[in-house]
Amino acid sequence: MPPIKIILTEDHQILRDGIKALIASANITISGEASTGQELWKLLDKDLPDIILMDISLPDTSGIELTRLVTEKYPEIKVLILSMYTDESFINQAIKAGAKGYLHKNTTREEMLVAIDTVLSGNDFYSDNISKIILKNYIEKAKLNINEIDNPNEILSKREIEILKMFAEGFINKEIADRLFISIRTVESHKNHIMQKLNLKTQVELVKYAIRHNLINI
Amino acid sequence: MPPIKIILTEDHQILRDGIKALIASANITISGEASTGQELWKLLDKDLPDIILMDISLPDTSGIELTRLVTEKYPEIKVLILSMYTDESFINQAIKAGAKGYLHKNTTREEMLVAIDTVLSGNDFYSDNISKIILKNYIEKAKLNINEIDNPNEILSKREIEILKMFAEGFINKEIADRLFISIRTVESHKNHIMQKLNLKTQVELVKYAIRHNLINI
DNA sequence: CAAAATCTAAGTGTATCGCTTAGTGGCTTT
DNA sequence: AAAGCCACTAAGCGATACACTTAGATTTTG
Repeated sequence: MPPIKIILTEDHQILRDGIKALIASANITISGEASTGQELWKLLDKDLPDIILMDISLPDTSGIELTRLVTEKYPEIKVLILSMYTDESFINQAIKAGAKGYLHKNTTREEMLVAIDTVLSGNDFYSDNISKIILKNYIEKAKLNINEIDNPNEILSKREIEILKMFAEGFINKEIADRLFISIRTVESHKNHIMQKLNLKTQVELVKYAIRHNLINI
Repeated sequence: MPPIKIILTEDHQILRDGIKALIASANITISGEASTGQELWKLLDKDLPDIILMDISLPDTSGIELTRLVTEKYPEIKVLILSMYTDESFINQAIKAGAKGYLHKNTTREEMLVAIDTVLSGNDFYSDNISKIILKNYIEKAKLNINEIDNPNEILSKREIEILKMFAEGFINKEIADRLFISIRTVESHKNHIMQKLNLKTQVELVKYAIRHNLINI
């Protein structure tokens, strides 16, 4: 089996050297090093690696943007983000950009090797602390709604929920009226009652209420 | 230190006996057993436990609903869900209902003891496999938007995004106009352009678009 | 049975929608 | 330098929706 080819994209020499010393072995070759996005593209023109270890903060392009562009052009390359940031938005953006994994910079040699194996085999890898951040956010987001004692089914009537659902799904009043065989005026009345009961002021809040309470799928 | 008082709410005798045999010790007392919601309320009338181990599927009320009611009436009691279900929606509902932790029924004695300690000390506990499910869902949800080539920042201008954000946050046209020192007509124009570009037909779709693309927090 | 809630509908003034036209300023293409 | 494109600005206009009010009919609840 040929060694795994990895490109380091990281603007700090000392970090590149450290990583190289840590993971280079008979099985793993650091086939290139880039300190900017531009340098990375030059390396990719010559030879494609199996994995790119990508820092987020680079001098020219951001690592997130680079990840997006690289995975678009070379879907076979696995990008592993190696970042000092643990903000959820970065993690989220990285996933969206096509990263196959996310490691914090306080990761260990062992974890990095596991991450490399994991993404090479086609799976995603998110280190423990990153997973914890995602988990924590999930729980907090879910809890946000705990204090909303307002269970729609208790406050709103069946008809009102029916109309709220249709409205939030995107039907306009006329369409709702036609489908339910009632007057537009009645649909308006129901919506007014709903807004009064929920103390909402705009239709935008109405849509968001429906989404928060899982009345519709977004 | 007095022993930890735990009530088992679980409709299968054999499971209750198994759990009891597993965790009862000098430190942990099973202070009561309920096979239905009704029985649980009777137990709570007599004596309050530190922890309730709660099954989701019960004959009368669902464990989720029971959790909601119990944590509302007795916030000091920690409810630990012990379920055979690993659907994300159950987990999510459990968190919303006020559960302090969620264990799968294939959990180990050790994990259950850790969970009990964790929730007693005021923290949340979600077992490894439950965490993995949440994580997997998070990543999949984040990835859903990858293939949506429509990155708002590429399609919409800065001004358009600014207005879309404000609209989706709940500002009405007049408020947006006032805040940006432009005419209400201009705000309308921008919104029209946005809807044309995104091929959206209603303002409801506009709000949902903004939410899907993380332009606003719901 | 009486009271309350729900479903239905309409009136009214204001706001927004959805479409069209249009002027100005900045940038790129030829 | 001229032409073309796009972003931002603004307005006209008919149709629709909003937000509030009143109100009758029916069903549910106490």
